[in-house]
Amino acid sequence: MLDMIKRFIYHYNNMRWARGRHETYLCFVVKRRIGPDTLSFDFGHLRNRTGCHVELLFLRYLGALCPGLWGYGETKLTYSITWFCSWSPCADCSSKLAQFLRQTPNLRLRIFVSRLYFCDREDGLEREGLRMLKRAGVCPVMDWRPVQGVPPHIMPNDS
DNA sequence: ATTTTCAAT
Ligand SMILES: [Zn+2]
Repeated sequence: MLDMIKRFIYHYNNMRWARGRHETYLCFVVKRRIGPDTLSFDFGHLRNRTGCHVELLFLRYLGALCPGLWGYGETKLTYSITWFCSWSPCADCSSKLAQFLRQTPNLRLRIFVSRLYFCDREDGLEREGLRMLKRAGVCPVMDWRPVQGVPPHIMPNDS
C-alpha cells in the first residue's frame, strides 16, 4: 500500500524534467446523474501497457465503466468523466480522443495533467493535439503547481 | 543547465 502511494507520488510529481517516468498513470472518476439529488460514482486507475497508451486503453474499458453510454434502446445515458493523468496525451491519442468525443456528445470529459508530454516546441504536434481536444470540448488543465519554466497558459488558449 | 518524455536495452 505504501509502495503504491510512493509510486503515485513519483509519477504524478509535476517537475519540469521528469527523468525516468517511462510510463503514464491515469486515475479516473465516472459519474452519472441518476436522480435530482443523486449521482452514480465509480473510480479507478490504469497504466499504459506496451503498445497501448493509457488513454486508448481507457476507451477499451469505457463500455464496462459506462453502461448505457451507447444506448439502452432509444435512450443514451449521459456520463461525466474526469481523468487525472501523469503525462498529457500525445498527438495521436489526442486526435483519436477528439474524434471519439465528437461522436459521443453524451460523454463529458475533463482532463487534469501533471506534466506536458513533448510540448516544448511551439509548433509541435502534441500542442496541436491538445488544441484539438479543447475544440472537442475537453480542456486539459494543469491543476498542480505550475511546472517550472512552463507557464500554465501554454495550454491551448487560442481559438 | 546544454536536463525529460506512454523506452530501449
Ligand atoms: Zn498517446
